[in-house]
Amino acid sequence: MSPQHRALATREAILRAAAEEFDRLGYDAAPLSAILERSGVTKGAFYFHFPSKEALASAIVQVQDDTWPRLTGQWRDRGLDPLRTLIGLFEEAVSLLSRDVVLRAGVRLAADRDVGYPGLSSAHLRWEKVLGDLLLAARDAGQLRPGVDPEAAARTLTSAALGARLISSATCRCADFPERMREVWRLVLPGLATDEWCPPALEVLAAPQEP
Amino acid sequence: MSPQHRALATREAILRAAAEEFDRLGYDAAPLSAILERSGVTKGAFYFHFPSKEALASAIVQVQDDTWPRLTGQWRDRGLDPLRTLIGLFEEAVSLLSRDVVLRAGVRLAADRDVGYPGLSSAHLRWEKVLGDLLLAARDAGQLRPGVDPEAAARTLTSAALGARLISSATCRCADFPERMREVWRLVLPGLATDEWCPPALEVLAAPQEP
DNA sequence: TTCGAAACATACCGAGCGGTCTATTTCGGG
DNA sequence: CCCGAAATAGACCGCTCGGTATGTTTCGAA
Repeated sequence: MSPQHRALATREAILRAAAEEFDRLGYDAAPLSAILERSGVTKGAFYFHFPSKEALASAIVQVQDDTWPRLTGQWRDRGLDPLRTLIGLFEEAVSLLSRDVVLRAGVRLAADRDVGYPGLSSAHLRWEKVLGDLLLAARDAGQLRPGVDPEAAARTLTSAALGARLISSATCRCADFPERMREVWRLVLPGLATDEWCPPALEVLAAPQEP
Repeated sequence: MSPQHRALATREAILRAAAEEFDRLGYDAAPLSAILERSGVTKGAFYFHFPSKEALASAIVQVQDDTWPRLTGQWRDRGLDPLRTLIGLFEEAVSLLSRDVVLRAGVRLAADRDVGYPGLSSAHLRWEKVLGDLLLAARDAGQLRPGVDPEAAARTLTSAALGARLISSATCRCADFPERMREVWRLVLPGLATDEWCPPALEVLAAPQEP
């Protein structure tokens, strides 16, 4: 009934070990040998499961590529007001990243691949778009302070999230990433939302999303 | 009077070419061969001026290490109020980075070296400290909105600056870095400073610092 | 029990890297 | 003119990397 139990276990071991190495060092700086050593798998076994190091990285990137649209859709479907949707979505994404090495590694690998530049990828443009749309909706709903530029705010929030993730990732493997992002919100929200919408929006930060 | 005119010129050419390569690709991903090709200098000539690739990187890092304390001192000595000092210092540092490839490369190299992690280095801890001190002084001067945590604000601003720099660096070689940071300030300041101090602080952003 | 495929192990290859070495040439100032 | 610093040229070394080729073990089904 389980002809590939062994195989699936080793494949998973490879993925986890690779994620941990890629998360710390990035694609180029993480030698395949380190991944093999960490996972306790030999080269032969590895190339039975994956055709190349690149394919291994792609598999990890894929996990992350699938996660964000699904998460965004879930939060849209809850029918909350734009501001609460925005903050809640952010909060859950951050929480996931802080706990899941594979997601973190996927984000970094996507960045390493898109441009040679550290930290960011085309995914950030997608995030900027998602945030921008939600902030536009929030403005139309009267949640935004007059004079606030939704697109500029989206850019700033994306930058802050990127920076916070990098710092948190390098210092404590993203353990304090959620707390750092809460600090961001507490500082930014008063300049972003009207006095009426500020407190209820901050409430979302108090309640953890996952059971 | 100029026994090493030629030597100094080639040394400078090497530094510039290296800075451009390091800025785009980072230390490891920038092969020495590309630096040599770009600078039009042969291997032999290079190793006459620098003992190693690592030493070349150190020279570039050094430029940046010397710049920041000097700049900070200059702004302290102007005797402005803490908030204006903070924003002005930030603004000029950002402006310098957006124009000087060597500075940018130095920042990236310092990051690549300190931890294997992209974008940040121990320099960011120093920036957090500088910002934190200035924000504490601003609070004591009654410039900060009550309830604002100066240290948390310093962390958030550092994150936003880091993220903005990376995005700007990857998309347009930091050309729009100053504009992005101004967007950050416009969004953050209302939640940071009192209504009384907000407008004068924003004035600093309107006036360019360098003649 | 046997057989074949799935799974694992190891030795090896070629390429690119930073760096060394040596021989030779350019060029400016005393 | 000439001497030594500055620069060129290219062969070469050791290393590590990703990837391959080949051999060996495990294990379920007939």
